[in-house]
Amino acid sequence: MTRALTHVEAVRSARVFAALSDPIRLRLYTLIAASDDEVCACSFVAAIGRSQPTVSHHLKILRDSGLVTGTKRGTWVWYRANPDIATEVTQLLPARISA
Amino acid sequence: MTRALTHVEAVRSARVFAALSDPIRLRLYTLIAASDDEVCACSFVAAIGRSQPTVSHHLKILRDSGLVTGTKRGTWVWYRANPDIATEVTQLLPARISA
DNA sequence: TTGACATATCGATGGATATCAATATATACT
DNA sequence: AGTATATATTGATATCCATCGATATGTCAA
Repeated sequence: MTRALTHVEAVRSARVFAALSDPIRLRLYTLIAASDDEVCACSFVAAIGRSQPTVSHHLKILRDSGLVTGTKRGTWVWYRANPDIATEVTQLLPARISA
Repeated sequence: MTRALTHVEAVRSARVFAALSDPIRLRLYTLIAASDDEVCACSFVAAIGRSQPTVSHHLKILRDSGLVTGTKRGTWVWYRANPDIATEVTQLLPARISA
């Protein structure tokens, strides 16, 4: 059930939608979320086709939104999706037709 | 089930998330979607607290994304949410925990 | 036709953002 | 120490975007 949001609520949730509002970030996010496991950041530049600083910039925005977390282990950073944040904003939208 | 998107898919879906990425638009959208019926645009300026051109600008972005439709009847325009578009992008995100 | 009102469009402006080259930082290996 | 690799940060630039005043368009009523 969708309900109208206060401005404070809207500012918070809009940040999550903003993280998903760029095609590069949406590809990064779905790439990470499609795996139930961790994904190595080292694969993203080749997979996405943008420079390393650009990919790093987008990953930071995804991290700041809470949609993903990154864990550094040795040289590499491993990314994992946080479904709670996605669920949070999904519930603001009209419910999908029940399967 | 989330899956990685192609760039073309990502560009299309990112546009919908971009429509939801501004607090004013998110409030407008949830205001419209919270009603199962039509909502008169004439109420938005007072409800949202932005100038009439600004509200009109945001409504255009919501219309262009497909999230809402507007129907002019006489002097007023009546808005209605289109849940299909919301469902479409919701399904790109990790599934919410089943109730 | 004139006036009042609802909505859209135009034009300008300040601020945010996507991008990359260059550089910094951190880790691993020899 | 020295080299190589992964990731982050900095700095610069071009583009996009939110906002509002002014104006246009369309509708209704008198």
